[in-house]
Amino acid sequence: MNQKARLDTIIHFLNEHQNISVDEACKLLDASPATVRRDFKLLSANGEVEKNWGGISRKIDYPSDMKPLTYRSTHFIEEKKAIARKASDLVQDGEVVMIDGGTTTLELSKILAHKKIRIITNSLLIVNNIHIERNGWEGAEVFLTGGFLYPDSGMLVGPEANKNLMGYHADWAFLSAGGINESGLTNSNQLVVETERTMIEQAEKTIVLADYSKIGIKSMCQVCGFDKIDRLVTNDKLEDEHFALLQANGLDEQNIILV
Amino acid sequence: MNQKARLDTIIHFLNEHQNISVDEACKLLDASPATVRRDFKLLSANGEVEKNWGGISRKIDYPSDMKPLTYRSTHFIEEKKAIARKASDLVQDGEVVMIDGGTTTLELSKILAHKKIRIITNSLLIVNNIHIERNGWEGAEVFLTGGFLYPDSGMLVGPEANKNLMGYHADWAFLSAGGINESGLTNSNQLVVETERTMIEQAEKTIVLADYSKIGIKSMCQVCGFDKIDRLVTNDKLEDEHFALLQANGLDEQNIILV
DNA sequence: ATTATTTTGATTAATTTTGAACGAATTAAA
DNA sequence: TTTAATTCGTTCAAAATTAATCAAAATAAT
Repeated sequence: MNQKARLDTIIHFLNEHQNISVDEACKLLDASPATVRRDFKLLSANGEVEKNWGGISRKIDYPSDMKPLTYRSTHFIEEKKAIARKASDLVQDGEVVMIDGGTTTLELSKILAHKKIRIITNSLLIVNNIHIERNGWEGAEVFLTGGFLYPDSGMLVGPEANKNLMGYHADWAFLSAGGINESGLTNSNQLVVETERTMIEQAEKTIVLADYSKIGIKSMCQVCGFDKIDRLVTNDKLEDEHFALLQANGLDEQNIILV
Repeated sequence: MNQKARLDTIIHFLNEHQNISVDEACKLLDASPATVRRDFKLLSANGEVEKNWGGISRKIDYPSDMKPLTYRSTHFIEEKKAIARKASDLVQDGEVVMIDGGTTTLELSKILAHKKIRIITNSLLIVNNIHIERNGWEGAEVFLTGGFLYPDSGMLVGPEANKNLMGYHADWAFLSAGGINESGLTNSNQLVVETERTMIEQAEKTIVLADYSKIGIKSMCQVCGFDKIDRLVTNDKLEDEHFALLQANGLDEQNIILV
C-alpha cells in the first residue's frame, strides 16, 4: 500500500469513527509506527485532521457551508450508530420505510441499505450513502422524492416533495429530531418540517431517533406532539429529569427504546 | 492487450476504486512495470489522473460519501468540456433548463451551476456536481425529479419521474446521445428514454450534445426523430460521411454547432 | 517477404520511502 | 516530586520506486 492509498484509508476510517490511534492505524495500514506518524503529520499539516497525543481525530465542526453534502456533526458518532442499529431491528424484509434527513437517520440508512426493503427519502445525502453501501441491484430499492434542492442541507423540499411523499404509503417513518421537549418533536427548518409531517401522515408507525443531547431542546418549528410518536430510540445516558418529561407525555418503557 | 485497451481498463478501474498501484496494474493488465509506468505517465500528462509514488489516483477526491455518484473519469473529456461550454452560451439568466444524464451534460451542468437560472434534472450525478460547483445559495436553483433510483446510472426514472417532469415547463432541454443515426436520436436504457421524451415535450427547444464518436451509432431505444432536434452541438472532427447523414435529415449549418 | 517504426520488457543507477533504533519529550503512576 | 511507561521525532541503513537505456518483440509500411 502506497502513501496515497494509506492517507485515503485513514480519511475513510475517520469518516466512520471519531479518531484513530497510531496502533490502530498500524494494523489497518499494515505499516510501522514511524510511517503512520509521518502520515499523521502530513494530514494534520494539511489541516485535514487534528493531531493529539497517541493519534489523530476528526476536526470538529466543519464549516457546514463549505462541505455541503458531507457529514455535519462529528459528535456522538458511536452513539448515533448504536441508536441506528437498534432502530434497524424493527424493519423486516419486504417493508416500506420513509427516512428523514439527519446524521442519525443517515447511519440508519447505511444499515437498511442491505435489507430487501423499499426506502423512500427526500435526503440526497442518504441516497448517496445507500448507493455506496449496497452493491448495484442488491439490497434496498430506493425512491427519492422530487422537489427543490435546499442548498445547505441537501434535502428536497417544497410542494413537489410533499406531493411525491403523499403518493407513497409506508410501514415506518424514521424521523430525526432537532429537539424534543414538552410540546413534542421540533426541528429547525420550516420546509423540512413540512415533509416530516407528510411522512408521519403516510406511515403506519413513526419512530424518532434522537441521542440524549436532543432531549429538552426546543427548535424553531413544531413537527408534531407526542401523540404521533410511536417509538423513541435514544441513549440510556438519559437524565432522570428528561426521562420524567417523556413519561409525563405518555412515553413509557414500552415506547422508549434505550441502547 | 494494446495500449488503448490498457488505458480504458485503468480508467474503468479508477471509476470503481480511488487509486491503483503499479503492482495492481501489472496484474490487472498482465503487463510489465515499465509498461504500466508509461501508461500512468500518459494518463497523468493528459491530466486525467493524479500521479503519486507507487501508483496513480483519481484526480478529484471528493468526500468519500459522494464518490460513486460523483465524477467518473472518461475519455474525450476535453472535447466534452468544449461542447458543454459552447452549449452553455445558449442559456440566458432567468431561463429554465432541463438536463438529461450523461458525461457531456454533466460538464454542461457544472458550467450552468453558476448562472442565475433554474435547472430541472433527473440525474443524481448532475445534482451532486452542481452542489459541489456552486456556493450555497449562489448560482442556479435546482429541482430534482422524484422516482425510482436506477442503480447503475444514478438516474431517477419510472412513472413518478415522468409525472414530475410534466409538472414543469422549460426553455431548453439538453439531451445526451447514446447514438445518432439515420433514424434520429437513440439511447440504451428504456426507462431513461421515457424521461428524455418527456423533456422534449416540456421544453421549447431541444439541444443534443454528442461528441463525434456518437454519430453513426445506433443504440437500442429510439428517443426521437430529427424533427424534434433543434440544435446539435458536436466536434468539428466530424467525418464527411456523417456530416452528410445529418444534412440529409434536415440539420444544416444553422442547426449544427461545431466546436 | 523485407524493412522501418513502434512498443514492450529487462537492466541499471539514482531517488524516494520505509522500518528499526535511540534519545528527547510527554503523560501517567507512585 | 520522583519514577516508570508511552509516545514522539530524527537518523540511518535497507527496501522499494522511478526514469533512462537498450535489445527483443510486435506492428505497420513498403
